[in-house]
Amino acid sequence: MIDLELFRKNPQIFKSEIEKRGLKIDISSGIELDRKKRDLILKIDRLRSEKNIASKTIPGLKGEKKNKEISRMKEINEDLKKMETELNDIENKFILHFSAYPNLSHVSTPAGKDESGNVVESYFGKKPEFDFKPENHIDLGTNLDILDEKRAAKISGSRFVFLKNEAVLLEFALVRYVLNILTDKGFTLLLPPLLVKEMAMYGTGFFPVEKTQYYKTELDDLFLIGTSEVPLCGYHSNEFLESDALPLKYAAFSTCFRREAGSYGKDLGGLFRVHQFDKIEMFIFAHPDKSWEEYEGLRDILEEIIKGLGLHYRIVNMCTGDIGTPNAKKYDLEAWLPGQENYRELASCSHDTDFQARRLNIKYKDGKKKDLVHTMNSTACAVGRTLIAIFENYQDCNGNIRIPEALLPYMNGMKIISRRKKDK
RNA sequence: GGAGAGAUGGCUGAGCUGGUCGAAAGCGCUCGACUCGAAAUCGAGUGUACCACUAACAAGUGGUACCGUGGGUUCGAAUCCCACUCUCUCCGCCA
Repeated sequence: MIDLELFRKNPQIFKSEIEKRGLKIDISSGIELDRKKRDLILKIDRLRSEKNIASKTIPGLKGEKKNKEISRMKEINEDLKKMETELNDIENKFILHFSAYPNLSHVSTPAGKDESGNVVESYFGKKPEFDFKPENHIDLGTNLDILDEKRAAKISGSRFVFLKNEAVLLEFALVRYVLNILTDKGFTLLLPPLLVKEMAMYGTGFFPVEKTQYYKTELDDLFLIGTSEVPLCGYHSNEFLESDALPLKYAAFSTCFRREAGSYGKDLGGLFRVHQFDKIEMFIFAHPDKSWEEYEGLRDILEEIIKGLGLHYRIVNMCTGDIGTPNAKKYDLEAWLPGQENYRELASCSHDTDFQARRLNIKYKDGKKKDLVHTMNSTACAVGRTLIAIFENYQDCNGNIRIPEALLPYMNGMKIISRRKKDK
């Protein structure tokens, strides 16, 4: 949610933000709604005030006077009822309208209407060289019998997979590797609920805009999370945080669920775009004065994790047209996938300033001063996609996959996943 | 799933035969006094959101709403009625 006080003072800021992002929102109807709402609140408050005064004098009255006053209050109540219904109607429109407004983007976020406006900011490492034609992760995984999408399709449909054999061990090795780093960095580890109430989805900014992307349970009005950002962000909702305690840093491992509605044939097959995947997410509640510093540090941690796996990647500064509604700024980390001969998104790191905090009412207290905190989040490791990167970058000419050095301590001596099940 | 109890301000906890209740009391916290300093003691203060006016890089005054959530009854509800949510206890079931 945007800062409405700022909107009143200077709606032009929001108009130009909306344009920068290529959105279509008519701010004049926002101004109109806001004005109507406030006029009505003023009228209603005055009537209520009158009522309150009367209800204090009525007990002291008697007979005729009392009855007169009571019937006058009855009339006021009728007027009030009409106005309250009207206000309710306006408020619904108001919320619907303003919840579509994007956060204000940071000065360092490049302007651009779509992904063509994104700016590559840095590269790490270099492309691995192969003296054979590298395979994609689907062929590699299927041949090694560590990935099975056919059978997954049989029971769950498309965009589901079984991880099998060594891939399962590799997933947990990856998780251990990442959790160790995050523990060292002072993150509090969480295993969050995967089902959440609608309010949590709204507060994090995923609703109402992306509502069709998520699964809903039929009997209980709960939603399957698409990322643990949702329970992490909601963790401190409606709380005052002590400013001394900031920044609060959390990391959660969770399975994530996405309907991928509208992506049709995009990235079909394999692990890249699936309805269900595991992810470790980092989340920070920070003091507004320190949050941008903290944000760069968050990206550093993400890079450290991926660097440690020996992967070649680039950092992309996403433009206004390509970042999410709650984001003021967003970096994507794109890893090189030899099987696709392309950089693909492995992780993203977003700064949401006070946008989520306003919806979820998360504030800090610093002596007398009270204000909204800033929130930011970053993937620490999207397990499925990282496995893809490992499969493709660590393959050899026999279709085997070496275990990255950083994961060796967690693999019980296994150094390579070999093609022994080739012909089965 | 069955039976019961409960949800009040930062916390504990009164009020719940409807009317100075935004809400007693205690604790905590803040400021002040005492003290070389501290503890103890004494005094004062101590919720949030929204609206209006004044004023403005901070605040003041007035008003409205909020006693789990949403409705209802009433001139008037923390107090009565309905629905829902959550928590706890016991039973059942279960990884």
